[in-house]
Amino acid sequence: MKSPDAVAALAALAHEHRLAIYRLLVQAGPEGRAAGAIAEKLELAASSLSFHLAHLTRAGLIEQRRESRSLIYSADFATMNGLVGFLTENCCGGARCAPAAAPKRRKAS
Amino acid sequence: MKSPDAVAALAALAHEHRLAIYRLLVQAGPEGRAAGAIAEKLELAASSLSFHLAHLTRAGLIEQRRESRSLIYSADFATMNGLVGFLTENCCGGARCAPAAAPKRRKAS
DNA sequence: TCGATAATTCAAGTATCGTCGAAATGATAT
DNA sequence: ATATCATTTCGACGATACTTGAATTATCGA
Repeated sequence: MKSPDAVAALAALAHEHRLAIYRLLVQAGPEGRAAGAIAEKLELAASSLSFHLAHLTRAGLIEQRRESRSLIYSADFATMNGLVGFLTENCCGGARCAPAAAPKRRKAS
Repeated sequence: MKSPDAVAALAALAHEHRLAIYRLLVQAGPEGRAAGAIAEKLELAASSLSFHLAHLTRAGLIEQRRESRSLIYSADFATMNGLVGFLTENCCGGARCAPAAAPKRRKAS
């Protein structure tokens, strides 16, 4: 991940509603949730929700798929992994100093 | 970590210059860097840098200590760990689905 | 104490973000 | 085809963020 992508992802998450949306989708897992279901659960106006979903999508944090009339959104875990990796890259100049801050596990889903 | 704290941390990181500052401090480790050294390295106006350092400090992402005339800034790794934990909390409803997204290692520095 | 160095605070301008309702689009069922 | 449901796009307003130079505070050396 490059710096502009990281900024985009962080900015996308740096908002009360978008963070709630993202966490909801993280907890929903690959199955995801329809836009309407998210709006109801978080009590957001449809147009506002749409704005935020577009923002998260642009940042690559969530994905969209259609299922009949509904648009289903789900979290893209690879992007979050990339973001965390970028943030902790070359932590402490490479010295073994804070292992918990730089998880190296690659065993993705 | 609570949602408002996470939003504050994410917003603090969601800016080109602050992200660069934070990464620089992550790589510098506990030793940290003086404000002036950061300004020089990243070619930022002193007042702008100060604004950004205050922002990162308010969010709990970096710490400040004085060393003679200089103010030394260093990354606070615990906050980053808390943030990542918050973002991946109850991932996939608890099902074992994407282990890399939810590092559980607690062995902090 | 005085001057120099290190950094922060202040003030003002420009730009971007988030909200909402109304209108438009896309998909389905009859 | 047409009515309906799900969601997005548009337009406009108010609020917040970022930048910069100038002024201020804090520390040190002579």
